[in-house]
Amino acid sequence: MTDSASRRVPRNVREKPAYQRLYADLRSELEEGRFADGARMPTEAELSERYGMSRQTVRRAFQDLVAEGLVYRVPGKGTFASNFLRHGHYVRSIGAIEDLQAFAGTEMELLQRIELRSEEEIARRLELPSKVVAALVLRRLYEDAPFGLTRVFLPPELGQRLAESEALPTKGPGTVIGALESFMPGSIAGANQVITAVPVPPDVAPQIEYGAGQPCLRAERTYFDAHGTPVELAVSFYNPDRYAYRLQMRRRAT
Amino acid sequence: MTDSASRRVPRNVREKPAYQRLYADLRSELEEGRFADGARMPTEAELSERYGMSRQTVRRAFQDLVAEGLVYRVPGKGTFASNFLRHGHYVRSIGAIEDLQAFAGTEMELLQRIELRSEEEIARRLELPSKVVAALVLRRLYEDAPFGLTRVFLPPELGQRLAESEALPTKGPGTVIGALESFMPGSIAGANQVITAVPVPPDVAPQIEYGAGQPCLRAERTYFDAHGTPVELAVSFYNPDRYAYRLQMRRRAT
DNA sequence: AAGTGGTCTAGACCACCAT
DNA sequence: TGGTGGTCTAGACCACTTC
Repeated sequence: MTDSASRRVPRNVREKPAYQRLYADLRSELEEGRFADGARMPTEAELSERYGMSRQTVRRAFQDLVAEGLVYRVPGKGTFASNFLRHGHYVRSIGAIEDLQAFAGTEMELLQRIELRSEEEIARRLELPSKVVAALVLRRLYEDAPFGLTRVFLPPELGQRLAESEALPTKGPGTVIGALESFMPGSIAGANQVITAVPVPPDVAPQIEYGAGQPCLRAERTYFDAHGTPVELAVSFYNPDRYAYRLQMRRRAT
Repeated sequence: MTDSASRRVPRNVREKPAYQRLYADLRSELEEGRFADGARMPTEAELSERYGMSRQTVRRAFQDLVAEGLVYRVPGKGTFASNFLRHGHYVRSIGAIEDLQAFAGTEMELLQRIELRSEEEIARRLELPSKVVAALVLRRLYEDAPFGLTRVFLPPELGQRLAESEALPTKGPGTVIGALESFMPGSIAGANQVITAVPVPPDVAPQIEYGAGQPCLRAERTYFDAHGTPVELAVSFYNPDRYAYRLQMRRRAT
């Protein structure tokens, strides 16, 4: 007789987990400024009751909100909104891979189609057995004005597959890693990035509509799959008048 | 009579939670390369048995490892090491506040003690009611060679407290936010950062031993407390021959 | 069919904060 | 004293992978 009432409702296939639905609801409310100015959010017990889910499920939802820095919790007191949203555009996933895939509102323009080349140093850094790498060059545009040029290097086989897939348009929204992901889902697990300032190379300057020899931002990114194998190496030059590297940081989640 | 055996062992005060102990154990093993080369890690059931804890507690430990990108999990298959550790120095908390507090191996040198100044634009950005801000200037050194200069701005009261606390040495390891945290623990919850390339300002160039007008990296950071109130504004110029901004990214945790 | 990780529950005890 | 979040358990069902 411990049954029938208070039993878990089975979840349809393709339906999101309960904690993700609660997460989404709370996130919407936060974005609407519902709990601004230090007001306390509903307690776990309250939400557990209201949504008809266990306290652990509610906690799971809060975990994600805390990890994103949208909310902070004080034992014995309650849960409060972080109010980060007030300060400029809040990116959902702070400093994460997805930010690079997004580049919201920008377009890419292929300047050099994918081709095989011999590049010893690049091949070494991609941990390839030979010197042959696949290379391509593209520009990024915002409102039709170019702000960055990127040289992309891939292992030859991957370059081959990318070329065949036609996932990369000659011009349009999207990114190389976005294209890679489209036919190899989950292939990219992480990346290293090194950013520095250099005089803009002479051949790059006109492409990003920038004065010769002026300071520009240079970003070098190496993408890895889950096994730690390099998947892509990208070197970008940005016109600093049109682009700055933005990053939001937060304290580590408890 | 549901008791006595299989009952939870109560945890002493000041003792770490069980899931954190398991997390630490697994992390050590990972750092030793125990599960390298795609070997599968122990399953939840296995660890649950071995450590005498429930499966949920084991899951909690794995959650943190996944969030750090040290490990990835495949439903139906198992848990595997990410092998990110192979690629250069792995920072524990990727792109998080703690990275800025660390600046491992570097020192700071105070060039201008804290003083009150009238700075309209800065005060506005710190959301202060008046134009008065507390300002200080410091250099960062690595192996006695200066690589960056930072101008720091604080709300006047906070500057006052910092000056009185003497938490900031004239020279030595440490950072301003580290000093702030020392007498206001948990005060800093997040930060925004904007990085761009500029010609090095004439007065800054000699301080970072860099040629006049050459490209340098400019980082502007705004720190916030949990309520979203700005706590500090820092503008840094880096000698790109001696310093590059490094960042590791990873996919969002599941 | 057996094993894996993903989700979820109902209940418990704790330390801490408010009153 | 009652409410809050933090930890933990024992057990359940699921989808998916492997055999």
